[in-house]
Amino acid sequence: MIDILDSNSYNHFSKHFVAVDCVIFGYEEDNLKLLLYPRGFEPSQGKWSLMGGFVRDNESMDQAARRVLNFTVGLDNIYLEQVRSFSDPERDPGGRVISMAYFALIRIDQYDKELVRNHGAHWWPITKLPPLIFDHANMIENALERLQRKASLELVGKELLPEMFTLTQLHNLYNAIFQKQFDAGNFRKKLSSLNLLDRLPEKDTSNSKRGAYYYKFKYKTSTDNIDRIVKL
Amino acid sequence: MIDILDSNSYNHFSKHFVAVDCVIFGYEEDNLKLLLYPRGFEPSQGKWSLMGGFVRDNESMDQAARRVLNFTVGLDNIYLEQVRSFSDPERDPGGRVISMAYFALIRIDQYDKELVRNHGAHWWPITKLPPLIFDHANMIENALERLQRKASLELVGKELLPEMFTLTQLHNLYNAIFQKQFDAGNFRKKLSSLNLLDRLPEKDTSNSKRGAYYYKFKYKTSTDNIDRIVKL
DNA sequence: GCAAAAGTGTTACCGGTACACCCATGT
DNA sequence: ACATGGGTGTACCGGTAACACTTTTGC
Repeated sequence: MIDILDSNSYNHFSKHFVAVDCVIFGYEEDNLKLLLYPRGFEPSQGKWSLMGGFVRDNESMDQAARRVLNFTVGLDNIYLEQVRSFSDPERDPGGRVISMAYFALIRIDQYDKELVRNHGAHWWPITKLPPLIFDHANMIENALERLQRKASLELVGKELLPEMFTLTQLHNLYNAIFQKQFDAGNFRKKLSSLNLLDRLPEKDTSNSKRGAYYYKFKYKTSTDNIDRIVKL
Repeated sequence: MIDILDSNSYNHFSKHFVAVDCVIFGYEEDNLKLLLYPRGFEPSQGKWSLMGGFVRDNESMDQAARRVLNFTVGLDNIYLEQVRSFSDPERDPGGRVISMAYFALIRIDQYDKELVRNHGAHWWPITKLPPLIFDHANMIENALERLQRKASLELVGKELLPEMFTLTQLHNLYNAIFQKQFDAGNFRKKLSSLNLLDRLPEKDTSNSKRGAYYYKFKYKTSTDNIDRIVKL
């Protein structure tokens, strides 16, 4: 680092508040949803916000994001990925805060509902988001792009769907993520060619008379297969 | 942010040193190269380092990276992209520094050679890098992946090659980026189908008797075409 | 029997791959 | 004439897209 060529102490450089903000994706009723929190004070009181928190001395940003998620939805072992940083000096009217956006995928049936309710949080369909504070809408936009990229390169669903699910559900999830309609027949064929799912004997009869077989993800075998799922 | 629900001042949270580190890619003599700087003092004296710097109060991280690049190679308007953050509390033995890795693409014939020389910097082929300080090798690994991803989705070269170049040069650039051999004939065909290049009347005769036509990138027209160039 | 969702089949086409081949020219 | 890098042509194969079709079952 150039700035340290003349010195072996960093003390004459500025320090900054560093935060993480989590874009929490869930999937429910054929909708991709985000978990948002109401801001309780001015400025921007009443606007909604991503869940976030400041990075502490003894933790990495990833650890901070995990801590926030655990505090927020009561879950460990959540799928989490960095999106990008947001660091405009004016982005937060309350002070100069550098923030790293993360996206998380959680099974909407699995989080701690009481904990979430206590925080006043609410699941919003990604197609109908309320006004958001600061640059949070921008963070969400970036996070969705990242989710789409991820979903195009590997099969997502394990992190968002229940343990057992139908191909129709998975199909609808992809429709929701990409906000377009994939051909149902071709999507099924693609899935079966990937050979990543196991069909169970049971059927889900809640949506049709005939019933749809339940599937679950195969126990992760061998190395990561980088399969193209759908085109971007 | 959860931590601020009880307060409208951030003052009781920790502040941190925040830095940027730049993975500077160049292309020369059929090699993808990185610009590295020698560390002049202990610990890790003699090891090589990415060029970096601390983020100041009045600038975003992107701006900090641009400032560092301008200071380093004397160029503005460099292609720059965030890679990801590195924030392990122990990553820098000199103090707790949160760093954002960036990658930059520059035309190796264009930078300020004297400025670079004055800093003691050196271009290293990406296949033969020296030992690096801290987590910089990791940053480079991540940056290369990002460059590969970028190069697979759009045609890179404008940022790395001279104004005029031959298809063979571009082919070699892709070979260098992906560290594999693409079929020459197919690569040319792909390029011509993309219709992104203009062939010039002049030829480069330095490498063959027959001579190879020079090409240049078409003046950027219409919207970004998201073309798949090569498979990952 | 009919509607509605689940699931299969058919076909055309496009793009990638491998590889053989031709071209231009300095020595 | 021939070696060398530049450049073109061809044949095959697999994935994708569009869409028609069959299956199952509750009503």
